[in-house]
Amino acid sequence: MSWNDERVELLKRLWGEGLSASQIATELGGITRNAVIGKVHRLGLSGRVKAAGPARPRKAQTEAPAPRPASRPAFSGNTALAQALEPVVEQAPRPAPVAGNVVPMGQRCTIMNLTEATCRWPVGEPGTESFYFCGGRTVSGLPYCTHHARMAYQPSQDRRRDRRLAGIR
DNA sequence: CCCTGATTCGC
DNA sequence: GCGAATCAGG
Repeated sequence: MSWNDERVELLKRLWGEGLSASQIATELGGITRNAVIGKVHRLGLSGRVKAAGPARPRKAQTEAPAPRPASRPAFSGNTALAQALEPVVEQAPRPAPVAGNVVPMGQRCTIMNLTEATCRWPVGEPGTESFYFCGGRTVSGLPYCTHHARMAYQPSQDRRRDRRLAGIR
């Protein structure tokens, strides 16, 4: 797989939202977390608030002497942070699989249809006819799709409105 | 052990 | 430019 514009854009977005490299990798599909990290660095948006450790020398991979002048740029974070946080605040959430409290019919799941790869975000009153699970594709080991994972694991505050609308509990 | 990102370097 | 292998750490 290659890095077309869409994939790069999605990478930037997810990275900016704080998803891990492996999660982004599985979400993009057909790619490893190493690829994601590599791309992230090449794009220059690495180092999310991390104290740059003491430049690790690293031994030769094969046997090459590799004469390096012991001098590297090494981002110290903020460049990328600014880029990631500045632009999108919460405008159009893209063609998100789940918008607000509505989940496409074809995607909805009953308890029977749930698998490891389907979002288990409950919608509606359990036991009632209208109840269903989101059914979107899950992120990495998580039980939710990206949309609902963000709701479930809200790092900061102020998101209660969304949770209510989504029909949690 | 599971995971995280960071770095190097053969391709 | 890409990403596996590796490193360093949580």
